[in-house]
Amino acid sequence: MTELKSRGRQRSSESEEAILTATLQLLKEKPLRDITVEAIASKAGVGKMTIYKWWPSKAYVALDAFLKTMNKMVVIPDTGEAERDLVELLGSIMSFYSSPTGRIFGQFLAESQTDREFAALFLERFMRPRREVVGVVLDRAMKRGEIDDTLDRELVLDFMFGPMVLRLMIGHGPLNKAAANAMISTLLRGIGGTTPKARRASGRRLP
Amino acid sequence: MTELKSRGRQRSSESEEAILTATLQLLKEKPLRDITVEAIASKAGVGKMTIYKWWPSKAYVALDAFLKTMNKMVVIPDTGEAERDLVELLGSIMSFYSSPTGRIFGQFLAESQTDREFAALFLERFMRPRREVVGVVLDRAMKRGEIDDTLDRELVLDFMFGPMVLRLMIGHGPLNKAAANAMISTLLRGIGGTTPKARRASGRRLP
Amino acid sequence: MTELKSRGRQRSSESEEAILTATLQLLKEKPLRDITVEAIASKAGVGKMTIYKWWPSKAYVALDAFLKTMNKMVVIPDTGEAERDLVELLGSIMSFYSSPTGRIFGQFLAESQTDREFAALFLERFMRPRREVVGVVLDRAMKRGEIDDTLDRELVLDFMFGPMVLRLMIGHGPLNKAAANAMISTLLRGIGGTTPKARRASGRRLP
Amino acid sequence: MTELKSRGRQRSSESEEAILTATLQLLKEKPLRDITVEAIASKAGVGKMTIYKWWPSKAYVALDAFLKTMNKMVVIPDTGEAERDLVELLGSIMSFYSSPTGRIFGQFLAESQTDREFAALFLERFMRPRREVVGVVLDRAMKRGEIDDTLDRELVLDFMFGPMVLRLMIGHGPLNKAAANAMISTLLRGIGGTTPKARRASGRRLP
DNA sequence: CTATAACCGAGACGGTACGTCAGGTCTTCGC
DNA sequence: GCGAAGACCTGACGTACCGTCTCGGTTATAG
Repeated sequence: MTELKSRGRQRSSESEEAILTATLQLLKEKPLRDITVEAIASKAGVGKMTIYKWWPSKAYVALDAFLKTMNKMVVIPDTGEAERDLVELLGSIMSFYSSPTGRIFGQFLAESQTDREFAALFLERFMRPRREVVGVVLDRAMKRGEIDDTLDRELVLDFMFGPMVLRLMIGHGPLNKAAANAMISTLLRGIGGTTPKARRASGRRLP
Repeated sequence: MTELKSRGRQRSSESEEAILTATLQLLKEKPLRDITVEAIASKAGVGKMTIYKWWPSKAYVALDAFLKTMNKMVVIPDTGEAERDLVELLGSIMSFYSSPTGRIFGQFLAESQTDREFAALFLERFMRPRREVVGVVLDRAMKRGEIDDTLDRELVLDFMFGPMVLRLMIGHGPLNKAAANAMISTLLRGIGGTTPKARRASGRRLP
Repeated sequence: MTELKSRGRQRSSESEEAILTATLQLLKEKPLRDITVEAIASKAGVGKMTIYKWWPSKAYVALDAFLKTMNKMVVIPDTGEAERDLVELLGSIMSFYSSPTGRIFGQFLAESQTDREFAALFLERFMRPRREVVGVVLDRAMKRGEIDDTLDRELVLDFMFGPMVLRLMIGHGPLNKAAANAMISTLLRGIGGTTPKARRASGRRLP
Repeated sequence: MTELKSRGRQRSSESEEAILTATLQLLKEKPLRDITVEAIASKAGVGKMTIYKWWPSKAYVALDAFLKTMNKMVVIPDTGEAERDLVELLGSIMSFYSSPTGRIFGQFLAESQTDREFAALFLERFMRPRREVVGVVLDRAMKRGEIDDTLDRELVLDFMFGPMVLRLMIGHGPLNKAAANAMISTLLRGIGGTTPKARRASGRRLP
């Protein structure tokens, strides 16, 4: 079947490009909430209608703009040792989210609180891929027996991302190398103590 | 020391009451972002200026309104067993955050992304007390040796709250009794596997 | 030269029409000061911005609305006799200014006291044309020798309008047919008496 | 009948003084419309209630403040010649109305357009006395036969004040010595020309 | 010489309108 | 026939004053 191009002028990829670029630039200057569609249109040299035609709201534009810059840099560590891999991975994720660009993540989460449709899109297009990267490392470690393979994969991922995201959004704790180390170490070994009760608690893996 | 009351008419506690009540009611109907100061003022039978005079923005009003309902119901479980206590506590926290009222929490976190001053206030007035409740349970368990008392208390708290908050905000996973169970269980025992490597990893507490 | 129409949507003449009509109607109900831009916008089914975009303040809108109704009814009397013409003209002017619509004149004069820009516009667009009508009658009479053609035309016009406007604004004297008669009669003959001194005063036209 | 002083604290003349002084000062800075009761109260170091207690609106305060400065300087010229007296009188009135303080007159006239009660008060307390001063000069001249004593006194006064007030409010003509001269001269001799028709018109006083 | 008024300053209050801003839609014209 | 330009309606913003209503406190007359 041939691609039947509709008559008339085609969607201008230049415009799309300009819109995303302008949005990205604005996102570096101020939070998403303070950005207006008019500002994007003006900076991109584009009519507001053109934006509304292709995106439901500025949040979707921002997400597209954000994804455009993300889809390159992903290096999945594979040292053969789970703890080292996870620490490295969590550390690099932290450092990105702490960066000016990465902070936009919080804005997307914020937007997700009031726009469920956007939330779903954000989950599929941003979160899932990001989680999958960690998932790959987990899978390898599980296969090697370094991580309990009876655990719910999603739950483990939530333990990887949850504390970090919490610190990112509330800003009550550090997001550095040491934090990554402590998190992974604690997560691997659990918080249970050494008393009989604790031993019972941790007994699952003891003969 | 003498309480020097300022001259002039005193702040009307009736108005304050009406404002907080109206805000709370509106928060049950729609998200904070869709609530306007004018709507609050109108519903409370109050002038807009009265609101702007005492609160910097509607988010602060909402926080006060929210806190007013929170400062009652807190029951700290104390069964003598860490796992049971934590599961119960996490479960009740989850069920609150999943409730119509509790969902406001997400809105506050959203607001915190663009208003750092509000973020600080939210942390102090809402998060810290909430975390402290969990902290009490942790302390007891640490004293009993059920939880490793060498761990950073804040980190453990982030592991308690992080995964739950993540699910709350993204909505990708359940927040029910089973989830609470799984989370606490995993957190206590860690995710490390049974291989030598894993044993090394978890070896800290093994002779 | 080609009329270069700017791009984009054109100014809506329907909105303009609606705004002026609504304003006119409101002016019949209450004084300009009690009219709000919001009321005009609401009654015209128009956004406030549309009003602010094209007029600096409600006074300018009111002036436009007022002028729209004025630019029809002007009949310049020409009986061939100055006194008759002037009495008729002054009488009709009086009766208009005394009418509900005409009372708006006072409001414009009031507005002129605090907005010099408006004052200038009001002078050019309203006062000058109105004075010119009287000027035409004066010119004819001067040509016929019925009125001293050495007099400053502007001064004579001020004598025609001044007393009437004063009574209109202060409301201390009548504005009826008899008043018009008395005013014109007095103006034509002067107030000087019959004594030698007066004769000297009025002697200019006596041999 | 005895003056029954009511019980309780008496009206503070200091406050009244302060209010009027502050108002007068503000009136020199900006038009009445731009002055707020709050500004007066603040500048006078007085509560708003004290102002509202004694005056219905700021216009009344302003009128009182204005009258306080007026009730001194009145010199009624009496050279024995009507034209000279009138020119001098009109000239001095003009120069006052053109002064910064005198311009307030226009604001009072403006206020009168929308507050009929104020209009009445302004007429009685300000206009009437001012007109009476001119009336005195007219009476003398009428007695001397220099001015036609069959004329309506009020009408003549309107011819004295009308043109000047018109120029004051619209600003389309000068208000100086020359203008005063021209006005009085024209008023005394009338505007009628020299043709038979004009003579008929002016014939009243010619045998 | 105490009690009772009426006044006063301060300032919070319920309102109304302000003039601005951005959202999202609609219309015109140029490419 | 798409898309820039831009005018439109809507609704909320945060501010300014309005005129009223407490407050705590200060005179002044009356008993």
